[in-house]
Amino acid sequence: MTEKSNKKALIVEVASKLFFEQGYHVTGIKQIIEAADIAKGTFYSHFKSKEELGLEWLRLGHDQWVVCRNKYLDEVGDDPEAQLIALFDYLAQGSKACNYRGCAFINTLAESPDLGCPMRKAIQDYKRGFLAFIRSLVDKRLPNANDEEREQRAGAIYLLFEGATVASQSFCKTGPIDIAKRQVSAILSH
Amino acid sequence: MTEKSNKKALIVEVASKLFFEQGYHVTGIKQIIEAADIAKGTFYSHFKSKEELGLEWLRLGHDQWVVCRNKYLDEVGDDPEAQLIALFDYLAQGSKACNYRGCAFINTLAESPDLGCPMRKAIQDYKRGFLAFIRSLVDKRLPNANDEEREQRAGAIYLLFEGATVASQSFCKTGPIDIAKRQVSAILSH
Amino acid sequence: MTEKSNKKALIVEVASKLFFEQGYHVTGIKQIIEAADIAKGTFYSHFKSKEELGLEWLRLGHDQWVVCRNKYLDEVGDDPEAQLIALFDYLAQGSKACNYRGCAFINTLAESPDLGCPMRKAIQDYKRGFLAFIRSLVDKRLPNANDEEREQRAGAIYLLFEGATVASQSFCKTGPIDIAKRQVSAILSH
Amino acid sequence: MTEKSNKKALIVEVASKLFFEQGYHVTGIKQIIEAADIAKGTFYSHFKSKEELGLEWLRLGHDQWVVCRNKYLDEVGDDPEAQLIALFDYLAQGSKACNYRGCAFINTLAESPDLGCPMRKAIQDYKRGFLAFIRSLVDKRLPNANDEEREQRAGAIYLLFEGATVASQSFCKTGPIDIAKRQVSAILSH
DNA sequence: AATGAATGAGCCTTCATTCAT
DNA sequence: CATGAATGAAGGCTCATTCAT
Repeated sequence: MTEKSNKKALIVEVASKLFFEQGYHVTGIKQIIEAADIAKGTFYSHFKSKEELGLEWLRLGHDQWVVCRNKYLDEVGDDPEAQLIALFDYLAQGSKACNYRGCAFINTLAESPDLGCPMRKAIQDYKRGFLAFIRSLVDKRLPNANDEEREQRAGAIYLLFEGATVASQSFCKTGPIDIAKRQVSAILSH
Repeated sequence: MTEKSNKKALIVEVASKLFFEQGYHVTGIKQIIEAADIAKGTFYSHFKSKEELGLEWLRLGHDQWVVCRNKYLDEVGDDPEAQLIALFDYLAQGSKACNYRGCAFINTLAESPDLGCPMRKAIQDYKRGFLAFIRSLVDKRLPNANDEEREQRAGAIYLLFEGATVASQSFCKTGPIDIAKRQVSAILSH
Repeated sequence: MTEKSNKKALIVEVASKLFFEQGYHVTGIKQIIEAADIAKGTFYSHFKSKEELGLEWLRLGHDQWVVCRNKYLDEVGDDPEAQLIALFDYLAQGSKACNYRGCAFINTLAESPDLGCPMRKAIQDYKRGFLAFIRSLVDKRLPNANDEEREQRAGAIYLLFEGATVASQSFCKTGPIDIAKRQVSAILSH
Repeated sequence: MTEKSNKKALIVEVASKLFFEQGYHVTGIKQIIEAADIAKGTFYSHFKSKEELGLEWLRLGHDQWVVCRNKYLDEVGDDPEAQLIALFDYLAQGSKACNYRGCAFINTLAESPDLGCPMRKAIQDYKRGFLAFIRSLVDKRLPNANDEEREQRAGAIYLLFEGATVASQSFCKTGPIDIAKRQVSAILSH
């Protein structure tokens, strides 16, 4: 929808909003095409199934989230501790913006009971990547700690992030994020 | 539920399994009545809608979870710290048993975008109650700490619990629960 | 639709007409339910799939055909040769009545390339039964002929019947049936 | 079809295989263009509709069948009786090769209920031509028989051919063709 | 209570065809 | 000639719910 009448991008854009706000299964193709104002056949000329769109949504959503997150973290400078803290500010900001719908990945996981389905595998990958990112910051912050120590702290920070995401969604408040943030500070300073 | 042919209880029992294993929206009334071997009309003579059954599932599921949890915690004695730790052992045990489908409340939250819908409100209540329960144990463990301190620690433990639940579901492993457990120890010890 | 508002029978009745006149695949569920003036869900509460209806159509169509055929043949008396000839009169009569759409089984076979699909297997059974019926009449007509002879003649008559059916459909004429009839006479009298 | 990149011939070739193996209606344009590895627009620049392709398939299929058949019959020499018999050997050979899908014309007839549709008319023409071909051989074989006799015998042989085609398709066996062949011998010998 | 037929909007997907490039 | 995006009706089927029995 930017310049060259890219309907595929429009579909992803529209669907991403609906998938996130309503959930993947609840959002039907009909609603998507009506919101995008296209014909049903147009949809299927761009995506061979709803699942393919779902995967694109997750992939693009992940990539965009990473880009925006990194830009946000870059603004606080090079300090890994500050960046880890800023991660939660970033979460708080997003939490309010997206009407407390939490994390698209966790939500979609909840809707995907099949252990081997592609969307679930994608989500696992993204989550693993995020944990690795936190670990890399922890490594920088605690260069003298041993491996076990680093894994424990990175893991704890990761869990606080996930917990804060879910809790802010549950209660429609950013309070849990503040608590997580303070706890991260404590974890990093002994 | 025992002998007087309580079909309502049977429906809830059957539906609870399916809702949890597959998700609320994905599970249809037809599947439920077939699994319970009853007629469609029978279902609607006991529940005026699928949502009413959903609420009953959440309510009963919560009550049973609380009962089982308390029984589990009682076995470790009176020590509040031990009980808080045991909370995570209880989670780990359930995690394995339920094929890593995580928390029914969080999962259902993901499927309930309407902020004011009854199921969502019920979930909020249950989560608030669980947080209060953790807070009560923290209060017992840290009788000399001030209110702010207690809220922070209880909140952090709650977030670790939620995070561990979600993460064990994401990765189909209990590793995250171990990390959370160690972190709770740290939080209560210094 | 006879007395006790039997919608299932109505569906079969309406669908049988459409399947036969148009073909199985070309006839959609939508057209069937509109012709029967019922809701889509009503259809699927009686048949779990279109194929199930298709099988019912074939089964019922076969049974009715056998009944009507036997009644027709009984009218010519006990003579097996007369009955074999009458078979072709019966075909001629039906051919005109059904607007030269030929044999529902052959037509459906043409639309069912999957060797193992249930409709195809049903068709094979019905055809085998018809061949056996012809064989039984030939046996009665030629009690002194050996097995090989009987098989050859019954087989030839069967092929003439199938050929006449297809040819009358192809040319929209009953002429081929007359030719077949004459040939059957020759076959039975040496 | 040889070197000048004749896509039209490619389309017909690919579609012929699919139409015959699967049926005309079941085979979609999408499948055809994917099998031919061309774009949708390319297809419609060569054929103004699916029906036009269908007609081309029938026409070309018929012409090729006639050519191959004549070549096959020429190998048995000039004797008309031998050629009529060989017709059934040719059928048997094709029956095995084409996985018992019978006659493309008969199959397509079953899918074409509209009495006046072009494909149906084409099929009638081809069938008429085949009957005439058989008649010409019968004329050669029985030069002294009267017109009525010749028509009856040619007609019977034609019906046996059609019947054998359909029956071999029904039962996935070539047995019926053998029976037809023997009957043709009898028809021509007395 | 219990039954299951009936409803019709909705599910995801494919259809043959058109048209701007 | 060739491309493939766009169309919208139709494909078979499931949904939660109602209602007469």
